[in-house]
Amino acid sequence: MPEQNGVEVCEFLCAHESVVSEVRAHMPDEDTLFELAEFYKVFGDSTRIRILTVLCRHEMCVCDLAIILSMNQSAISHQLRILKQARLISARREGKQVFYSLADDHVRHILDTAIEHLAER
Amino acid sequence: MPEQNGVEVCEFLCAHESVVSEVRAHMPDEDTLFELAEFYKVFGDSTRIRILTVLCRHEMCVCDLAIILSMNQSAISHQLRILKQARLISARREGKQVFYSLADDHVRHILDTAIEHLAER
DNA sequence: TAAACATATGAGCAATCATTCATATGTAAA
DNA sequence: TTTACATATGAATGATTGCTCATATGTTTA
Repeated sequence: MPEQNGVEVCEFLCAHESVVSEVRAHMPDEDTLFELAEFYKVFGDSTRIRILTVLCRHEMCVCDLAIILSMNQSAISHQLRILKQARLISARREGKQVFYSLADDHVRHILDTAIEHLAER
Repeated sequence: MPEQNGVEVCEFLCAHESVVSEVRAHMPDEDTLFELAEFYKVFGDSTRIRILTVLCRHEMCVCDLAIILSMNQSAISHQLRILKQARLISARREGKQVFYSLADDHVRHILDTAIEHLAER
């Protein structure tokens, strides 16, 4: 590109103006796309994926999750907080323990969709 | 937890052994879960999400993408490489320009699923 | 009420990553 | 075969993030 600072130069040289303006007109708003990325970011960590996979099968207390994933309790708790803030899981206290489970079946579906996609490659 | 280094202590105190072993027996292998997380990681960035959203609508050369997203060419190229390595997009050269497009409709479906989920909250 | 247990959380650190800058590669026109 | 254009890429950098450690909070039992 002739100039790095500023896209104007390129705009007049190679832009396909009709396509650009057509696409621009139909772009979802920035906030939606940002949220979407944030949403995926939560799935983009193998510890969290493993937690979700476990919870797909059974509700689970923090301690059991730590055992199953061979990680310490603190690390698990931190990740559970992120998953909970993203409303992917919910918590239920029973005495000293807190049991976590999937927030809804939608999460299961989202995971299944991706697994399917990977399998097809 | 009485001890942070080593999960053994907790295992004998609070583990729900039958659930733990049942879940352990059905866990997908580590590699699959790692791949799954890596796959989501690609979607977990708003620049890449914006690129995919544009390509959902129309194939596009690098320069036009830079204009639409108001980013410089280099940044776009770097992200395109990541999307291509993840096989989410494919490239087609036409003279000096390279046109990128969605690799397949599965990508569209994956994005739609997440958008739906976010809308339902 | 004190002690033990289960979980949550703040601070610090190491690793990862998105962007920028400079420059290389590939293609077409002069 | 220069020159200009379009894209790709390596290195550097600032920001983000996952984990650890220490400790706080919440709950039950003695």
